[in-house]
Amino acid sequence: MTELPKSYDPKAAEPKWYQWWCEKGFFHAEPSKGGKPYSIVIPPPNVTGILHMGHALNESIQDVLVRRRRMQGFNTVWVPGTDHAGIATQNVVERKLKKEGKTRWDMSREDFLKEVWAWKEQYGGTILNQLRKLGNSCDWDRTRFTMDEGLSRAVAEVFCRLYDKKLIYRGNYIINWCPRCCTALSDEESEHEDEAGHLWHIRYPVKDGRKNECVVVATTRPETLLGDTAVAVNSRDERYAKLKGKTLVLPLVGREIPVIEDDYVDPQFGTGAVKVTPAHDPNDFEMGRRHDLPSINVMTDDAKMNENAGPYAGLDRFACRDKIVADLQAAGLLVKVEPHQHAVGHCYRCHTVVEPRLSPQWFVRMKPLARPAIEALKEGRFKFVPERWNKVYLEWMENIRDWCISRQIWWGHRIPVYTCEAEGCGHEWAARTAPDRCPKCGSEKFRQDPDVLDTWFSSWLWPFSTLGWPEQTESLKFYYPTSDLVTAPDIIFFWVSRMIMAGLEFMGDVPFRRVYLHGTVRDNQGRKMSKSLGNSIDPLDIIRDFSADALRFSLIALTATGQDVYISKEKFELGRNFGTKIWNAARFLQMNTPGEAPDVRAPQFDPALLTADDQHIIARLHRLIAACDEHIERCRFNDYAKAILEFFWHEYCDWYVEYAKQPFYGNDPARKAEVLKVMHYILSRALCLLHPIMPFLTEELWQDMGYTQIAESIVVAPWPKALDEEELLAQGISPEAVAYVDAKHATIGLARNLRADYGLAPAQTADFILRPADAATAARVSADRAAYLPHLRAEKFEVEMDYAPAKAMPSVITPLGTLFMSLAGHIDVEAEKKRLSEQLAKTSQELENTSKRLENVNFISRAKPEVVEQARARRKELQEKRDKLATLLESL
RNA sequence: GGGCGAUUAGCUCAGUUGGUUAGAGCGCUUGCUUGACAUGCAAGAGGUCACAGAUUCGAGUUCUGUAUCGCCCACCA
Repeated sequence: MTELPKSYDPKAAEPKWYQWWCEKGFFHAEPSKGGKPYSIVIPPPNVTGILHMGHALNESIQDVLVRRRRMQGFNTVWVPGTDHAGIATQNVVERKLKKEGKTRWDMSREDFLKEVWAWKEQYGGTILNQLRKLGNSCDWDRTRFTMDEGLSRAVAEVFCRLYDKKLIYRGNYIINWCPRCCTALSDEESEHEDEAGHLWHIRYPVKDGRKNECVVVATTRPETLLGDTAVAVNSRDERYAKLKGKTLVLPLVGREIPVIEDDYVDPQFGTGAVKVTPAHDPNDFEMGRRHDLPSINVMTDDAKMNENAGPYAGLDRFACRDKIVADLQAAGLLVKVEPHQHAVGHCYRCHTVVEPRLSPQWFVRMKPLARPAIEALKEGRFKFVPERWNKVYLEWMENIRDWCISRQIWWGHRIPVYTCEAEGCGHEWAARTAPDRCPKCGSEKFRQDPDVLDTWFSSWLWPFSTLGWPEQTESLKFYYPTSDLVTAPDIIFFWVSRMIMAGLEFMGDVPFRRVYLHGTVRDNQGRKMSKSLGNSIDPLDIIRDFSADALRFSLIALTATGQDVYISKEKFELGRNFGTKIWNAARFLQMNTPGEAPDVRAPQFDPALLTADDQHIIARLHRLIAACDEHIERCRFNDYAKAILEFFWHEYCDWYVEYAKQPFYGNDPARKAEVLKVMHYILSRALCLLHPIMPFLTEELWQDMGYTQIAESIVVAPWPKALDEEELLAQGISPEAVAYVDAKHATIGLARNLRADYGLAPAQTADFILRPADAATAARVSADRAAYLPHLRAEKFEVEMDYAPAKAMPSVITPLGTLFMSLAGHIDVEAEKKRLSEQLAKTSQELENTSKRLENVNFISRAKPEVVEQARARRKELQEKRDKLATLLESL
């Protein structure tokens, strides 16, 4: 056993143990080692990411699950990696280029990609190194990246399979377009926010109509008027019956457009007449198809007005909006402007207002993929924790829309579709590897689609692509489906749902058996932690100022299942203080252990030497083990953390360690040896239970305390097994003894209350006499008398079956019987009598005054109610004080 | 517009199938350099469990409604 320094130094211990664990290969898993598999794939952080509290919580939970399973002997793997984060990463590199005065358009696609790869090589590992600081037991040998060779092969394979099954198609549809990133986005990538906008009412004159004959339409985006190709009304709307078949003249433009009838139009909203812009609105697009209308795109890629906008060409969309409104006003065509709340889509990467826009893109047909994913949940093939996410998942799945997967950026997996450019061929095909000729005509003249795939198109394959798919590797066979997925609910649509669909489609089974969705980490005002708000707490700062263990423990202890967690820096004191407590408890034990630690592998206790207190703490340990198992199984990680704290601090330290001081400082070597055996047993097992949350501190103590006799490292130590009552009894641990100690602790607590009630200073000794409830208790307590003395701060503690006090004595009824307190023999009785008498007289006088005041009708009626209330409280207080003083005086 | 979550001590939150006296941490009050630990020990104050009904012998817990806050989803221009 190593002598422990006065305080623990996490800064030295954490890197040391982490490096050692990695060198020893404890985190590396191979199917060939056999056993039952337990697997988790990490939600891959973006390569652009830096560690934040959300990661810290997410990773800590996964590490708890993984470390416990490993200790339980499962063949455990935790696959780490990063996501190439298409748009996000491209943006980062483009910003870097901008600082150098360049844009990607100044260079070739190849050169730009070289820049991105160079950036990735330099910074892409940052987040993974930060994860190591948390103590995560990932199998780093298996680290993957969504753009590495194997995963790219998986992407191409999946694309081709879906393409060949006609589940991927290209089409011209309205998509969400980010004019800043210059790319299409999926519906999920467009974040809707309510904004205060306007509803402009615009007059559309009727062609060849009477003077001023017109239709008034309402719109929130007047600039799209330039692309209008009709005005629609509801066929049942009487007001517009006479407009049937008429033609309108588009304001400012002069183009002639028809009036159409479509039941999509709600007569109740706006004016009941809708301008139809098929190229810039999804509903209008649908109407356009129904009525065979032309689509006129009036904007460029970066949301400026294009040549179709006539005189407005070149203007930014919002500048154009202003100008159109002004021009309409000048022409007398603007009827009115109403304020209007409506949801506006924003790019999830750069927050620019998304423009709905007609554009040729690639899509995945989702309905056929969703059906099995719905069934899988209903059949219980996987489950969500907490269960309430079932509904969210099903709602989305049942209303799923096709997934726009093409992005007009360069960083990502390029769409593996080729088009033959040979004269008269034009064949289009998808290929897993770069082709050298057209499979139809043999021409070598062909081109690849310029777009890349949505970054989530590689993420949705993560649980099997990281295990080697499309190769049928041993790892894939052994570890798939994975056991648990731990993530935050904000990517349930982006990622979780799609992984389930992909798993079922390509592997024929769900990707994981259970999804635990934890809460969001917020600041103490309930705001999401974000860089821009400046309210984030950097986990690395917490690790520096406290420790990784303190960070992990605090986060887990404070997060109830699936609830959001509110964090401020002080909260991490919880974990730090607990760590210190554990350190000191171990140090105390080490200081009192002569030589090496006793055999803790499978200690056999001597029933003859085992006291009730020994039995009690061992029984409690086993209750704790059972509780830990139950809490972890049910994802109640906060209860798990708090159960250990409660046991270790308040049962082991507050009671058992205090109790152990008697044998330690006494002179019964057999007793001392037995207590040491118990304490090392308890500590070694408690460290195991705590290890998944506080890996570093527990390893440090495991080594220093010499528990390596059990296992080389606590990482691979066996997880304790809870013994039931019968098994405990076989070890000499009886429920009666345990119940007795509970009663003893309650009794000591009540005795302390008694001391405090009568104002005894801690240094003030007193005698206690117990009149036990029955003979059995009498025998038990008599044998144990000495153990009570330090807790009671007493010199004498007597047990008397028929104790009848000669005079009134302070007493309390306890689970063991009635407990009397006596000061006789501990104080100068005469002096104390005098002092108490004086105090009693003073108190009685004040009580009398207060009582009189309260009997005074004037006082009651005229004083403020709170003053009267105060007086009543004071009277009660004085009555109690007087009674106590009287009892104490009488007892002397 | 639809859905979900929250509302319990000064603050932040637990409270697992309904069951004596509703818990914890922090903060606060009082007292302690008690031979591991002041990052500690002992004692204490503090709650009409958001509101209104209903079910029940019994409700913080179940049901209905209301209010406030937060989140998610949504193609009414």
